[in-house]
Amino acid sequence: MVSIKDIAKLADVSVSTVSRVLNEQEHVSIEKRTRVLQAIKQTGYVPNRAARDMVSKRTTTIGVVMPETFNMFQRQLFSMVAHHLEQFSYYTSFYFSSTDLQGERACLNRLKADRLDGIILLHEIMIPEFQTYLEANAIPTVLATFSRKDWQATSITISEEDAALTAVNHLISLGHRKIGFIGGEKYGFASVRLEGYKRALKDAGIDFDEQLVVQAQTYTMEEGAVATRTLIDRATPFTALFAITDELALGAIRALADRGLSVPDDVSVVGFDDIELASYSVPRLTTIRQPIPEMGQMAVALLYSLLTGSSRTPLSISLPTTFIERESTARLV
Amino acid sequence: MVSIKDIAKLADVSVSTVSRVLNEQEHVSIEKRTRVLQAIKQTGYVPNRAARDMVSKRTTTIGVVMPETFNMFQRQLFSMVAHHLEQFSYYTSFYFSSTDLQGERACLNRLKADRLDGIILLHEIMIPEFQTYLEANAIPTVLATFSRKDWQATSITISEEDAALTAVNHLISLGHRKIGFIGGEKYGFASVRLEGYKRALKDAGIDFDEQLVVQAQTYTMEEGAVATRTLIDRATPFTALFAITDELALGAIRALADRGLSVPDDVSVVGFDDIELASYSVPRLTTIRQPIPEMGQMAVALLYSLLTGSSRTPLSISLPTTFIERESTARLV
DNA sequence: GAAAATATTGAAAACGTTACCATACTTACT
DNA sequence: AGTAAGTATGGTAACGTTTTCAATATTTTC
Repeated sequence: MVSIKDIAKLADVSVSTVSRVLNEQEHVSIEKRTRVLQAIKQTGYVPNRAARDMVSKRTTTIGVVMPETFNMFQRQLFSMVAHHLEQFSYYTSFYFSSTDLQGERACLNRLKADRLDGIILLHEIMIPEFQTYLEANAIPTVLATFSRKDWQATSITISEEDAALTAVNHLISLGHRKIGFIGGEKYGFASVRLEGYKRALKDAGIDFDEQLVVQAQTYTMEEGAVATRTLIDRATPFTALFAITDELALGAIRALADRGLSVPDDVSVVGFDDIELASYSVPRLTTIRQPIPEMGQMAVALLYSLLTGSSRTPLSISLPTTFIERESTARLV
Repeated sequence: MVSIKDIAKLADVSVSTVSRVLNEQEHVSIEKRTRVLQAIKQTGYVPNRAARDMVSKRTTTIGVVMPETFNMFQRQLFSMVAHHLEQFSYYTSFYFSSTDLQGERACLNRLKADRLDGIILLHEIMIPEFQTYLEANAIPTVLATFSRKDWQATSITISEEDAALTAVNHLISLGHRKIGFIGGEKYGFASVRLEGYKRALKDAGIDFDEQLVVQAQTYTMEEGAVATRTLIDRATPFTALFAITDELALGAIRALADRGLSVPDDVSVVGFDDIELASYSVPRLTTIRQPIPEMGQMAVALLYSLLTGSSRTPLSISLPTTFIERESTARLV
């Protein structure tokens, strides 16, 4: 494997000069620069990143932490993030943290070993060591899609509760009063969206019914189908469903169809996220659009301002969502 | 940031001893080992990966190369690969190579800089430098989902042509004779699946009609819908469609529905891959299942045998596919 | 035309680890 | 008792870069 010394020898210059050419610094004569460039081209030399990182004390790499079982929304968001990081010529490293504590700890250790310049967290983390480490080492961090009261970090969120409220209000405005809720974990955005659901019901004078709420384990279509079957089997009648992710909603539509219930004729369904699939499903899904491109762009822009030190105080930015009416909801007849 | 020297000082031993504890080597007294472990725990020390990689001449990291716009099949495959690499305690680094040559070159350079121990390619690459680099440096490589005549590398594939043949034969057996084909690029698996389509027609004595073939740019639902509209607008009648990926098929179903055509009553559709969504769509998709878990497992197992030197000769392994009949195909009435 | 400033260059230190070698001490076997 | 073989330990070189410093060469300025 060819090293900087080989290039220096080949171009008959010192390693310092090669290094200067490599890092596009000044103070290199045109003659020597061309010789070095020629040697590099000839050998196909690329500097060893490990060596470079070690001595320069920076990795030009940003860690993006995602759940191992990321859904379409997270997948699209990370695409945007990766794309924008490249614009700022940063490398992107992905870290998948599984849902158990042990997996999260493993993720943190890999992350520590890599001495990253910055971190973007795309999902809530559970172990406190994570936050401790980032704060203790003053590593620029952006929390995307969530925030924490006990963490004074730059974050980018949406107004989850209001968005959920809008979704449920739409169903209510169509005449629905028995509205099922397909949710998830008791913390994080799932719980906040449930609050929005409750508030919409309360505002409309509809009693909250525990029997109409079902919690999914993960945000997959399969779980959405399972949850919907559970709901149907409870025999508490409902004419509409609000699912907290599009995948859950799509799974719900599948399960309803299996029981001979048509969407939106028999049951109206509204999702959340507006993943690509939402506009291609049959029927097309009524949903809340999260501004994925803007979220990705903002997350990177904010991180960049932290990295360059142009901004020191952590900012909390909330982006607007949009209600998208498609074909999965209809007026109650 | 705490280093191995700090730990050595704190535990009152030499750095050599700390290194031995870190790498779980022998020749360390229980007494000193506990002192070192205690110091590590106390400081939260994690060895610097860059330093470790540089001197040890190995990174314990495998690069997984994926297209930037990976589809669900590739997403599921990479999940399996990442999971199995972890089992063998290798790190996984993802490299996204865009479809243009420049993007691929950038991908290669990052990969070179990282001095990976091995590579798994999840999609065909275009620039020859890639292969040159891997071969010149004898980097253990596994080609997953494709192979190359001019590349004597370990590969794991399916019999693309036979699988496509099976899919089209199914349509023919249902009485269809005017079968549309939604394909893609002129190289790689897209072209091979087209061959399977042609062979099936030929075997059944059906003339190949160029008007029934349409090429998508990417394998997304959107492209599937676009392609289908093109096909309909050509006014060459068809009663069935074979799409070379499930996403294309799902997009096709959407476009057909938009034109008032019902699946499978008016048109039968069969896809390829059997992504999760295929069993949740309305209607459920008839498709060819690729053995994703086995492919991921085999890819990693083969790479491991290359890494440990237990196998030197490149193996080409072909895995069987399964035809899955669901609801998107019906007998021609 | 001399002094000052600036550009070009290379030598050597440093980064944080592991690998290798040397030494001191045990233990085991003739 | 004396040698061989092993265990525990530390010192130091090495890895491939960038950074810093010092030395020269060239240009600018008055």
